[in-house]
Amino acid sequence: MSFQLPPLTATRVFEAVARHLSFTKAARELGMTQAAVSYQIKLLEERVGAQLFLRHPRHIELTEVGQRLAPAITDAFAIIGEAYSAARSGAEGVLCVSTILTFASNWLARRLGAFQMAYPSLAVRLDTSSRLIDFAREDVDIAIRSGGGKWPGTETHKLFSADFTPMLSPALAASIGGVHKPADLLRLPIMDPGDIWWKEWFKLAGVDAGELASRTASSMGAQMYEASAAIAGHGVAILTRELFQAELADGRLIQPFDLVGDDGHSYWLVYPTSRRNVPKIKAFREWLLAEVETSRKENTEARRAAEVARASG
Amino acid sequence: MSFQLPPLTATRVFEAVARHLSFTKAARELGMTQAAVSYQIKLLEERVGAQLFLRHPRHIELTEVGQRLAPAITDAFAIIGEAYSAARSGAEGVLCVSTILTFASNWLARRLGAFQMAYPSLAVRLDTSSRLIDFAREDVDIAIRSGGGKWPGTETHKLFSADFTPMLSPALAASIGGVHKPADLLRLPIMDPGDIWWKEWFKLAGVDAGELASRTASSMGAQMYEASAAIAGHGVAILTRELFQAELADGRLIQPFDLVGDDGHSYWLVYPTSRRNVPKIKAFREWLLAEVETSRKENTEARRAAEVARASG
DNA sequence: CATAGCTATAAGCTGTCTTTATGAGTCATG
DNA sequence: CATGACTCATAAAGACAGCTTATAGCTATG
Repeated sequence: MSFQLPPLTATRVFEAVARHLSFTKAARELGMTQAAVSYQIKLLEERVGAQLFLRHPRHIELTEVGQRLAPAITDAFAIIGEAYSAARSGAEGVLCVSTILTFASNWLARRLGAFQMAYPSLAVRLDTSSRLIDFAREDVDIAIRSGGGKWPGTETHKLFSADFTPMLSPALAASIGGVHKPADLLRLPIMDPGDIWWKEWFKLAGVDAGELASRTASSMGAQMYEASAAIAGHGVAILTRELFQAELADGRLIQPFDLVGDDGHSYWLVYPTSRRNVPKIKAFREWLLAEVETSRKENTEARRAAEVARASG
Repeated sequence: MSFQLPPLTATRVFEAVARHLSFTKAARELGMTQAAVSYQIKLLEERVGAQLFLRHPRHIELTEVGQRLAPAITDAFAIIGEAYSAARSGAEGVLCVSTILTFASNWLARRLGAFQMAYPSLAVRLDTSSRLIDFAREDVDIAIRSGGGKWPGTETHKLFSADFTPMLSPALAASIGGVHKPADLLRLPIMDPGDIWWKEWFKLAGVDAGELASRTASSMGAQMYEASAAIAGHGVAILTRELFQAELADGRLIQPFDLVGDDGHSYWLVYPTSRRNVPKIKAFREWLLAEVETSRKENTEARRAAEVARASG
């Protein structure tokens, strides 16, 4: 099809002129000068090989050829215009968030309702893949990742530190008469003992935990599984506080020590720099950052209260 | 409508890429490099605010937004393409010729049948206006004009000289015992005596025709009316030979003298330079020029024969 | 008549788009 | 595995389309 269409710029100009039947008005609509319009029409007429307008002193008129052409061209541009706005608004209605499983289940799920209340026209599609997602390859608008916070071509906002501290069920702690010092933990089953976080934390605690094998990375993304086991009393897990705020608050888990490790990694909100101004992305970003801020304050509050309680109790 | 459509160049590129699902192939189709395609797509994606293609290692894929967009865009371009070719071929089917009345009736009409036999798909619309036509203002493809042969922006081909010589009916000549020398004409009614052609011709003949008033221009275009009167025997007309070949041949008119005036004006085929390659114009031009050539040869032949007949008779 | 309103044209500049050249990633293959 | 073939991305530089400015010409209108 369409072997060498006439220049589209000129076609666009023709469409406007045909509607207005005036070079001057068309120029105004298109935001260019009358001379430019004249130039384009002349160009198109030479290309088509036929006069498109008859020039009369104070007005112009479509030639037969022009009359045949104009309605179709106008239609075509209308279709293009509609297609773009439909595509845009269609896409505007669905926000696809790729997130780490634990973050989704232990942090986002609880709060997402509020976002949907605030933006009823926006449907959120959660994609909980553990892979690092690549915006160039997947149909994703925004993502939550953990890591160092530097990815090329992306805008990032820190949500909270991926810190880590041991947690366990009150019952398990009671089974050995309470956990009083870090070394006590070694008397209990350690969930995922190969996680580098354990090694780091024990080092921080000044405890020799040489027997623990250690991998180079942490299994952050899968904290949820270890957490479930810990809640069931099967062992001690090393978890990120922010993600288990609820469990700590209602006592399903306890955090025996204030000592918290931090290897500099964090949870980040990430999206392509080029899309920073897309409304739905902006909306989600602003909501999420505000939500993080609120949560941070609440937790600070809660910890202070807990501390006071411990001190006085 | 269409407040700032995304750039059409990019849209065009998008259309091709969406069809091929390949930047490289689209580039080939569009006659540009793969880099240019990549650039345009990136541009469009930023403009739309959404990824349009997912980049996989050896192939690409439309995103949701892209899928919504592609069919409409393809349709739109198909419409544009069809519109252009329809307009062109529609216009190709009708050739509008603007011609001087005398030329149409006394020269073209007789020969036009042959053209229509040769190009059965081309309808010819004759527009016999006496005005000088302006291609910018009238829906005319090609014209026959008389004059000096220089009009700006047009291509011209000389058809034949607008020469002039007296002609009259045999009966009228016989009424004064035959016309033997130029001065004899003055004893007969002169059709349109103010025509400058008369003055010129008598001057050429060495006859003092001082009593004839003279305008500055000739009434070339209206020769037919004078000719009709001359055929009816009402007087002597000064006419262009080429246009009355038939009348001279069948004896309705006679040309008493070989003496022919020529003020340098001619009949011309004229069309806008910019349209010189339009097929229907090319076809008509070539046919007409060939026809003129044939006619010229025939006339030369006929005159020679007449001369021989006179000499020997 | 003179003015206002329209299009045409010429010349020059600007910015878009294109090319060239290169890189980087992935799949097939011996 | 290592290599080659094929993909898209990117950077830099160049070309040229298309825009603007400025001016002229035309004609209906008051």
